[in-house]
Amino acid sequence: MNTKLDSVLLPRKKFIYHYKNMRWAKGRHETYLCFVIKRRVGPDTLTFDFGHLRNRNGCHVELLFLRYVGALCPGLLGYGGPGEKRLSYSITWFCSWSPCANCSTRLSQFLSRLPNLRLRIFVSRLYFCDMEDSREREGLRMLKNIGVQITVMSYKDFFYCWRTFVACKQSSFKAWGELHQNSVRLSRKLKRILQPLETEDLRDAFKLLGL
DNA sequence: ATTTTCAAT
Repeated sequence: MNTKLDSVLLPRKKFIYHYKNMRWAKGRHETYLCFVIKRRVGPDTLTFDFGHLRNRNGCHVELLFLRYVGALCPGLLGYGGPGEKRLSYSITWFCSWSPCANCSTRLSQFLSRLPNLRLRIFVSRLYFCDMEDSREREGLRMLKNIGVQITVMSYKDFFYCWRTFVACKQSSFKAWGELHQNSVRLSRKLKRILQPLETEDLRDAFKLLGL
């Protein structure tokens, strides 16, 4: 009956396949972004909208989201009128991959012009973050520096997504075997990535000294 | 031990 709501929700299999935080996520040529948008009115926040997107036509899902964000958040961008009061929003998104270097840059540029928008990013897996000097790592630090909270998804986040974005029809979320281990491992990795560079240098120095 | 990554064919 309610086909609109059905189309807003993600099929179970699709969610599991794309959000599984396994070490070797083979063949996933799509990235999903589940979002919750809240309006901030004084100290209160009101849930305003939610849904999901995936990358299309060579456009990364984060940039696709930026394309829609004005329509999703009325009054966020404003029309540049004198003394115009822009509305404040908080967006939380859950992405199957962390953003690539280019998306991080574009997001940072976008957000630095919008102090009335807060963004929290949860990620299932880290995208191209293996090399110490990868541009993706740099991009994540850039986002952190402009105030974006980036967190690796843990059980409670998958659980929340399952309840919120998945057509789960009463079926409860069943964690895959390695969920917790993988989440802890990726979380440590992200923590190391987001540490200020000085600390990283210090670590390298210790390594050189064999300590 | 090694494996993959918002395709391209």
